[in-house]
Amino acid sequence: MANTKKMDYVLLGLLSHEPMTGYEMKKRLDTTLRFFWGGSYGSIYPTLNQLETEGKVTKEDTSCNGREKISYSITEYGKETLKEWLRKPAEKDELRYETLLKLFFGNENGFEGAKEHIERFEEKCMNELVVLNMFAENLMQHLENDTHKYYYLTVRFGIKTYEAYLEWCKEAKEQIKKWEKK
Amino acid sequence: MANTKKMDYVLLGLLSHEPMTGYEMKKRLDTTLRFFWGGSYGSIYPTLNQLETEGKVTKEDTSCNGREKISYSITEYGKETLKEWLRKPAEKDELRYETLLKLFFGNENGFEGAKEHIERFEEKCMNELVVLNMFAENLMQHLENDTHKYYYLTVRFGIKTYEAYLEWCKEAKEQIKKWEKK
DNA sequence: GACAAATATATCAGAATGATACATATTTAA
DNA sequence: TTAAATATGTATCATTCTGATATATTTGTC
Repeated sequence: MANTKKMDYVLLGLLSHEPMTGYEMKKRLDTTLRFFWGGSYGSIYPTLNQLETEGKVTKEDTSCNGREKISYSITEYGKETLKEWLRKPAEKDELRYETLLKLFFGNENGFEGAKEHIERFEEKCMNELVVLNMFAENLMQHLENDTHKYYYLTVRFGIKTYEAYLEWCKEAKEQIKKWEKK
Repeated sequence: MANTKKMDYVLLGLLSHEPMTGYEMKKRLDTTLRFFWGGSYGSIYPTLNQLETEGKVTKEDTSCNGREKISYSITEYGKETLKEWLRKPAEKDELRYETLLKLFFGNENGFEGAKEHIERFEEKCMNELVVLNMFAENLMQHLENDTHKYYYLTVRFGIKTYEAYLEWCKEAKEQIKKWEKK
């Protein structure tokens, strides 16, 4: 059945936390969820309409002064759909790292090129780690909120993996240096 | 320009190692590259035809007894295209973990559900680690081969990250246990 | 008051997925 | 020996998603 549709569950999940607009959902995907999931307007808005047709969300027009604004809320049926999906095992966990791809074919690019890719990656990881550590500190003050508990677990995942990435960067650079000397 | 096309570079990269069939390329994606990149027949075969039209690969019909078989080789022009891409910085490194998604929305599923997802993830990671460690051991014996050097670096990346994942699983399960007691 | 940035909805071409169809070759096991 | 199962191999398709862009209003800044 092709790239099995996931966006509907993502949006239902976001709406299970609180009602919001499509724009706000995109923002969440770009900030909170961005370390493990993504999404674009091209799938958000059509999916939102589909979910309304199916009775899983309700629209509420909050426009003022001609400024369009539609707030979405999850229905009981939507919550059931979400819960059902949450109970099922995850189907696919996937990494898609262009850096690794370029490194794997590195023979055509040489050691110098490989090191550049690694260093660029290293810098990106350090920046992400700063953000994630800030997230973690903030969340730790509000762990009484159940929703935040789960958020915190995913942030910890991010921190652990980016730390491992940085270790690997160091190791890989050293390894290449050794190979260069020979 | 939409989801900028990557498959052509992936196939050129594989062919830069040695000539092979489309079927063989799919196998590489499912084994060697699977820890950081994927691909399906639906993009492999059309891309291969496109690459031939552009003069970046050449086809050679190796059929025997009516059994279809097309071996592809990279051309000089194809190698240049690949090298040019390899020199450019990686555009996107992306994680897409359904497990993390289900965990993030875990409030609708409860602690028990969260633990189940983590445990399933943990088992998958342990299995992957076994495979990766075998890869690493084999590769270490053949590091005089330049291509293997780069392969080895990506395997080390996989090992480091899966080890970090396992640490996180342990930590997350303990954290949930604490929350359950309260 | 001008200008940039943020808020907000919407669409589209292009790309990739996952499945399946089809056919032959090789291995396994009864 | 031969039947079944698995591996090799090419190819296509509906569905899904991405990245970009269009459009318009509001808010903040200098």
